[in-house]
Amino acid sequence: MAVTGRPRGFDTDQALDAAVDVFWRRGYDGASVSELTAAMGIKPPSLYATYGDKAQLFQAALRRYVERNMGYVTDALAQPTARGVAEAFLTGNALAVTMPGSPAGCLSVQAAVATEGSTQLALLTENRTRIQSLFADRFRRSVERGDLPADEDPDELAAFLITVTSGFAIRAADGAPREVLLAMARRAMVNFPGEHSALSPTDHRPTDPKEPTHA
Amino acid sequence: MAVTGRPRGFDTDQALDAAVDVFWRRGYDGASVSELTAAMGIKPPSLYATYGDKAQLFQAALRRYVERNMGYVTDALAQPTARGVAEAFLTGNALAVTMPGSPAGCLSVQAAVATEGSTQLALLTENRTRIQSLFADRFRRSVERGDLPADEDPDELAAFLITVTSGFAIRAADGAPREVLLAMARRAMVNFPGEHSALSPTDHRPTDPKEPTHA
DNA sequence: TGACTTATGTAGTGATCACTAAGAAAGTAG
DNA sequence: CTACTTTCTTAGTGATCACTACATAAGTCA
Repeated sequence: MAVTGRPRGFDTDQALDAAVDVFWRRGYDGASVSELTAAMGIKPPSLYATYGDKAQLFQAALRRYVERNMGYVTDALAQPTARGVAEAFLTGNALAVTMPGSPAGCLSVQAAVATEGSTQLALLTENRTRIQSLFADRFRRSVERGDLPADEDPDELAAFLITVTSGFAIRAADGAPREVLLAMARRAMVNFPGEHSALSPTDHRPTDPKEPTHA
Repeated sequence: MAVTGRPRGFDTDQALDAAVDVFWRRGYDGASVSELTAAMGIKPPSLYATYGDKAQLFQAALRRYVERNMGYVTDALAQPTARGVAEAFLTGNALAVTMPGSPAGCLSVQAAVATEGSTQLALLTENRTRIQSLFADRFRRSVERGDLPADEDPDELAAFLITVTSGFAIRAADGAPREVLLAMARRAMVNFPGEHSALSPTDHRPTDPKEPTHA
């Protein structure tokens, strides 16, 4: 890019990783520029010259976080059956929000809380909504292929998954251990339509075939 | 108590309600003292003389919030069956976090802004943990009475409920409508052990925000 | 070499943060 | 009335916020 001028004295990707970590632990408002620059190993002018401002740095950090820490979403969407999709998503999320060496919880949830009226809140809500629609589309295809019963609502199933994983993020930040979240992932899967896999240890109880409460 | 001196020029409970609203919408760190005093209709010295400091005001606001907006917890715990407890809790929470006239979501979740290492974060985590243990104890009694299968883990069931409602809070703050959360409450109940009740799926409880619900 | 370009460190900017000193205001008690 | 107590308003405190002006450092190119 710049063929001339003083070369940059730090690695932009490495610094962005440090910013991700700070935003992850502290949220958007909680992460001060001085804390960010300290973690990134640079001074404020370098931050602003490279990334724009705090909001743009956060957006870059969020993109990088999605790339590096939410790969389980793509993996889940690629599963062959709707149940497999849901199972992989819940399990992958439970693992991701309790990953040793990373802050507990999810950057997207941690940073969103308590910033009403902020542009960043809209960004994060949009991120969750986008992921939810990816799952809804995936489940719609499953209905078309007969992989899901026709009376199941793909949007409701997707909303259920996003809601459960949002709860995982909160509970992980509260300190819930990984095995507790995994147990809840299994429990949440009990009522998910489709063939139950042989791995589910909560299948010792007969599950009612159909949702009995519907208007 | 003060029989002498200049009388206080504002209503402390009314001002506290205004503080609850600000903390609910903005979180702990996001709520500035100037925004709080503006909403409460008082000046900073009155705030500090009456409530101590911002942290103590928040704690008082949290207590008041629990009293006035989490009565559904007490109501749920009083239900005769374990399933009824879970059903009332999920439904009550779904209604509470989407109450017209109140901020969407839950103060306890919204305020837990990623202030890692903050005393307020510990307070809120503790609040959730305490509620979870109330449900766990309730389910333990159900197991003893045969109301729940003996192979069900009361702690896991309680954790499941808290996780789902934590997700409700996030999704409500994202703008999820009430009926979507109620649908997910019904779905989450499908895998809850016990006899399925003839629950009417649309519980038309009045949406009066002034309902006094403390035990 | 010296002109040019870009990045860097120093040292701030005004705004806002939580919080408070000081004294006037408003009540009761004698 | 004067004393006393408490709350009020005014006007700040130092600290930190996101952000930047400015000069210098460090590279390329003639």
